[in-house]
Amino acid sequence: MTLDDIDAHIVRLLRADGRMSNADLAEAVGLSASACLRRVRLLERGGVIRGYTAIVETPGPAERLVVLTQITLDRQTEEFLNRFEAAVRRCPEIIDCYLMTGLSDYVLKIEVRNAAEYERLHKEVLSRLPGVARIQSSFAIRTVVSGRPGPL
Amino acid sequence: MTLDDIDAHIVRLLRADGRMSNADLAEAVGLSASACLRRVRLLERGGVIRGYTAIVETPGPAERLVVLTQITLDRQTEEFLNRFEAAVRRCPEIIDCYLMTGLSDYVLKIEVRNAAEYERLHKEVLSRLPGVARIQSSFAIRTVVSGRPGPL
DNA sequence: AGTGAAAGATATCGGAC
DNA sequence: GTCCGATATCTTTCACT
Repeated sequence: MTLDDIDAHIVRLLRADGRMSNADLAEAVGLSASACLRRVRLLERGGVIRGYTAIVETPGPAERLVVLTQITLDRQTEEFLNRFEAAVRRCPEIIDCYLMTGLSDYVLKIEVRNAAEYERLHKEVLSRLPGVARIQSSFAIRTVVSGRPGPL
Repeated sequence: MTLDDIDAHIVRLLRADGRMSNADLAEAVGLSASACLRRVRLLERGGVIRGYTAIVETPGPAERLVVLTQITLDRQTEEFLNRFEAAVRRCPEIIDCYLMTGLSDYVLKIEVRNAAEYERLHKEVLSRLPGVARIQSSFAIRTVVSGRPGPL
């Protein structure tokens, strides 16, 4: 999908304020409300805008444990990668997952409520993934910043 | 600020859909629209809900480079930590920053447009931080999942 | 691609219970 | 906390360019 300048402007504004009204948005980008809304819907249906969310300081009533997990694969066929990544996408505790340079290493950022939940995740999900050679977990003592939107 | 069950429910729903209408929200949590809106405003003004944002696949027109950077400190006085973290908060390219178990290691997730921008960030920000002993950067080849909201 | 009008839905207030 | 009413604003569709 290709974005023109107006689309980029819309995306920028909606990243800055996801609850901006379509009317304000239209005025800011110099379109009529209907034309603007059509673009927003296309961006949503085209997968550029995946959704909207509230930015919350304490995501739940309970504490969160952040675990950074490095997973090394010993098999790297496309089928294994696809199955691995499909499983990752199905696991909501996995916040981020990146395929890193170097070897076939994935780095995962995982959020769970407590150590027991991580143990469950480790046993029932991570260790059962196909082609996994090694799993190495590091725990966060403290969150300095998290999930920021990045530069606008 | 203390959240009761209804507040937690509101937060959960607004994290799942930041553009949910107040009428739907009120119905879902079992309150009248006015009572619900009052709670939402209190959550916003009390800093629990910091804002709303669109979840975007390609935040800008350009590609993004994701770098995971591990920073080892050689001094760990509170003053150094505070100065380090204040600098981190001032840098919008830093998406996540965690203090990890083990040594005085911070892990940063950084998003930049290209390698040149990372080099600039490395030179002008990271390497100038106080008390830094070592900086180790790993680059992401591919993003499997990123910035998901976590389990609801 | 864009505009503009019209209908229905929503937000947001004030006040009463 | 609830409900109700009033008003302004917004969303959404439709017809048209």
